Amino acid sequence: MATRNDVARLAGVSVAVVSYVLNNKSFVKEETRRRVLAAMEELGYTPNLTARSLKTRRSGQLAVLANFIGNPFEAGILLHLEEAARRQGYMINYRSYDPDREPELLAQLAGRVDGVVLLGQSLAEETRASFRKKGVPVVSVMTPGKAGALVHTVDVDWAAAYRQVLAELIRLGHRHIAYMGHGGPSDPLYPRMEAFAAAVQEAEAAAGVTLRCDWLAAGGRYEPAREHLLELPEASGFTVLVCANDLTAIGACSACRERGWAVPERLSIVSSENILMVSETHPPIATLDYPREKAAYLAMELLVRLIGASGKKEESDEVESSAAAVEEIRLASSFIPRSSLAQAPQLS
Amino acid sequence: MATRNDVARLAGVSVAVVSYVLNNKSFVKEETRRRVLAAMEELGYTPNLTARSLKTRRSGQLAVLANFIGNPFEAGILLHLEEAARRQGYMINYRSYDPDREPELLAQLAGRVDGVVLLGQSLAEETRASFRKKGVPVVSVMTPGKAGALVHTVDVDWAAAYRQVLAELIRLGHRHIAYMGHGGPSDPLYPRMEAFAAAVQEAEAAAGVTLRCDWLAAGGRYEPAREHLLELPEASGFTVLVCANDLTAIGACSACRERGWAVPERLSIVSSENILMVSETHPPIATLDYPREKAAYLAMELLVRLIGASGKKEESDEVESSAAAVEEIRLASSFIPRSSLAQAPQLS
DNA sequence: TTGTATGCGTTATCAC
DNA sequence: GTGATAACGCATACAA
Repeated sequence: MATRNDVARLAGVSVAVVSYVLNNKSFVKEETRRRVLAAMEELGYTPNLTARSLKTRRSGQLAVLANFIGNPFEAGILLHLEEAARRQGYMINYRSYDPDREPELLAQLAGRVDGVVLLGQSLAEETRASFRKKGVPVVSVMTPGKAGALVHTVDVDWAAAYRQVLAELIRLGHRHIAYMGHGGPSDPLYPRMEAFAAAVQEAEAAAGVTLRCDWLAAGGRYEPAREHLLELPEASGFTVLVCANDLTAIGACSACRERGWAVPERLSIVSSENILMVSETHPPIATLDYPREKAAYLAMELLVRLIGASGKKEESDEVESSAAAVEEIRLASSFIPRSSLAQAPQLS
Repeated sequence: MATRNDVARLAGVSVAVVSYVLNNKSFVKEETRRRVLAAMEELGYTPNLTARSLKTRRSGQLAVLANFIGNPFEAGILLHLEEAARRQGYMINYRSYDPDREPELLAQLAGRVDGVVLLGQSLAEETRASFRKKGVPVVSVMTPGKAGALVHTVDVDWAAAYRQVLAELIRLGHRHIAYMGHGGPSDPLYPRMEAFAAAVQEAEAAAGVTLRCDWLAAGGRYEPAREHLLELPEASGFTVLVCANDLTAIGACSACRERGWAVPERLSIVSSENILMVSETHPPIATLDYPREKAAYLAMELLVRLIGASGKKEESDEVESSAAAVEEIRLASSFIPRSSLAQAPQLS
């Protein structure tokens, strides 16, 4: 609980000098510096960061608003976000985000965080505007769902990724595909589904085939996916199931076991993230690989850059200037074949 | 960026009144209150929490020092810790903890967090003392490893839990057991191993049998566990492998597949946490169930209580008074049988 | 019921 | 080189 005053008194200098020493000002006499450092040591002094924040208007803290950290995919990104933030000198304020409590959000973050990372979340336009007004930049890892405000985004280039997948599926003779993903337009998995739909069109044109697609709703978690597949009529004719995320795929895999649908003999399964888990299921699940570390680092780099910029101009333009265009960083994703994906069965 | 001054001016009152309204003081005249609220609304005012913290010496923030959030087990606890914290009005400052950077820790957390949760981590005695001196309580979820300082702890009663497991193993005819866990005395898995060793003694006495135990080092992650098992001589005679955590068990399971050791026909596997993943492997892994939500809530409750208490006395006794005894909350864990555990094979 | 004044621990701008 | 001193935005004892 020693304060800068105590240090100053003990060292026999003024408070200002203590600050100078702390901030490594070069003009302090060497002997004075030593006295001050000794005093700090003796008192176990550590500067109060709250007070510093108040004065400097920089907290060195960032908020991460996550969707569901129970999903190892998100946890992995959080892990790397924290690493990246730490290297840049920031601390992470982790919160699971609940749209119903979004109004509280601003109040709880106000003057406390220098920037915000959305992790699979959408922000209401109103909230986004408030952050903007307060000069708090927002970056999203994963494209926000339909209802969300437009913010800077880092995500996989899903259209390109799914083109790879579709080429492979077509090569293996699959013509009737099911895609299982989002639980609604505001779901962070919604954009993946849209990208898949677009990729289907392109793939048909490119390969000169016609594909049939069933769209199954799930919501990105294990249990809903499993139940959805259990309730499906036996006769659904798709030969491959593409899942928007890995938890969904694992749930689907489990349902197949319960129904006695052999994977991949009767039904192939393909997923989209590559968490550790999907290589340990039976059978291991073929999947796209989401470059989580890269995404996290790029997002953090962008955010820090924006924070620096927002500090510079400070109220330069109140309008949504065209210069403040929304950045979209798209990452490549590679496809990892595993035994859950095989030749399409010959259906009678 | 509106401040309390702006609100006061606009509402035609003094700054104090704005504070009164903000803090719901009942003595403010109803009409005045309305005027103030209207002014706040109009200006989009939100109180600066940094300034408030400086004044009240309460940040409303807690640090969570995690070991490895990539492990869904820890991520799950973090999830519930955040929920619990939020309900109590606290925010979570998540950091992955690196012993090498422990000296920085204090400086980075000083005057910034009201309490600390260790998630599978050990704190050096020196650091713990500093936190104590600053009145920042520390609670650990999971017992810290051997090298760690003694802090308040919430964890499963491992001895009791493993007694259940051992009774079951003995019933199934297993007499030669391998336990795979920690990567050293400071590993958060070390106490589990110790508890297992103690439970073995008790189980032998209770059942009137003699058990042989092999102790394998792994370190709690997937890959080391897998590699360790791959390097084991073929002739290791244990019939069941008990793993200190689930990632280890999954790695072991993978290694068994590679070596062609049938689970459970040739080797049974039992684990200790029950993350989603272990029910989806092939075969599903029998495991103890770690009550993560309960542990998180109890830890948070304890921490908040300690924060309240530390606010009360404030420098009451500088000595390590006997009243400040270290609390140890022990939770029951139930055993979940799955097909990775079966009768011991008859070895020739 | 409301206003004035002080201080929380910093940083930063001046003088000296 | 160093020392006063004014903010930063808020809470609160005390006065009115």
